[in-house]
Amino acid sequence: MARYRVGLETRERILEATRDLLAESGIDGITLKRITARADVGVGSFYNLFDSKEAAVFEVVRQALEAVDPHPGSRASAVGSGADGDTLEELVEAFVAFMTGSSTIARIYLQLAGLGLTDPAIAQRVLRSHRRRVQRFAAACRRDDASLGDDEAREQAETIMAALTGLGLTALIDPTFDMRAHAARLVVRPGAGAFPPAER
Amino acid sequence: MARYRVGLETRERILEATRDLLAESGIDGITLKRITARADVGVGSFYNLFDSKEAAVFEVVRQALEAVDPHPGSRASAVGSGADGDTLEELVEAFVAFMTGSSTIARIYLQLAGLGLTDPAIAQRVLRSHRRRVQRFAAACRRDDASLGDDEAREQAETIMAALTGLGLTALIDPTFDMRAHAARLVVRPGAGAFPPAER
DNA sequence: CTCAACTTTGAGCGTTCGCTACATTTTAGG
DNA sequence: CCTAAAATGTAGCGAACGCTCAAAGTTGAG
Repeated sequence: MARYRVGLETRERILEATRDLLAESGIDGITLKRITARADVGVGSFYNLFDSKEAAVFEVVRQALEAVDPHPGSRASAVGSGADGDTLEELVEAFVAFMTGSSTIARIYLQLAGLGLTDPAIAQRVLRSHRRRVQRFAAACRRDDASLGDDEAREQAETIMAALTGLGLTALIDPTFDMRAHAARLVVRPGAGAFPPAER
Repeated sequence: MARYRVGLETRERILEATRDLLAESGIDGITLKRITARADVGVGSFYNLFDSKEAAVFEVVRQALEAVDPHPGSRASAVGSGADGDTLEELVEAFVAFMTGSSTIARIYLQLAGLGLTDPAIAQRVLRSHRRRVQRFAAACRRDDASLGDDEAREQAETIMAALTGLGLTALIDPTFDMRAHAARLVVRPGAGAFPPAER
């Protein structure tokens, strides 16, 4: 679609504007007018580069999902350095860093999860990304504790991932929430006592 | 506003329609036309009973938040039987039941949390409700383990609440996710080993 | 430089949104 | 009954939405 240099630059400006607006105002607060205004681009230019508003949003979302959980072989990775030998601790730290660091993409990712509650198509996309991450966590679990079975490791990883997502959501809503500390409390050494429950 | 019997009934029908649509299509998928169509009511009737579309949505949301975390003294309660002597285990079970049982209100609640990512006003409302629940959980933590300090108990409660929210979100997006089992893994006896980490 | 391909622009189309005005019908206390 | 208040349905308003299009400007290989 875009073949000249200026066209590609404009395309990037539009994607950046879309990404910022998505993080700021959410997916329903985004309009063509706001996108083109922020990108300083005419409506016609937009439609010269994207088939529809949806297409631009979709591309941003795709990049956001990619950032959370890059496909094997991909270059940069926000969550997990890419190597497949990470420990559980490192994976958790990477996830925490992603959530508390690049809050723009993290916000988009969590909004997507929320939209999955009502849109099955989005739910499927989010789930796919989620499960890839669970697999990586499960592998780390097994590596940390060789006595773990495949199923046990996956279940543990699922619990951790879901819980971490909740921690991230809380952290982005409540600025005073120390996600790193809470994440640490989530994954503890055996015998140290995870949660209180007392003797009953 | 509504004073006759029929008027009150119509009001209830509208609220029910709004609640269902909110759970099904999300807050941006909701339109006046859809509400009035599903409630089988004319637009005029709607505006005779509500000041605006927002007002109806707000009322539904208010009821949803009330259901998750009723004010002290309130009647029915979806999360926690109302008594203030619940154990942590009971509170967790109540939360799980709320999330996996009445998924309509649970969906609305989680959507709200997602909207809090972009709307500070919504974030404040959600946070208020969230913190009330944390207090209740913290009290239960102290009850379970008397050696816990106030701050420790609150921090533990915060971790549990945030994690449980994530579990609920995952459960509503992924029907195969067994929230009850994962919640049980989240809150374990000390020494049993919460999560793998192995000896490192 | 030439010129075809690419890019940009903004008026404006059709649609849908939330909402209003108003005429009509239904309700229920006297 | 009667009648004022309440409830209802409809036509349509202004605004905002996503998007199209024809005309004008810009780019860069030959």
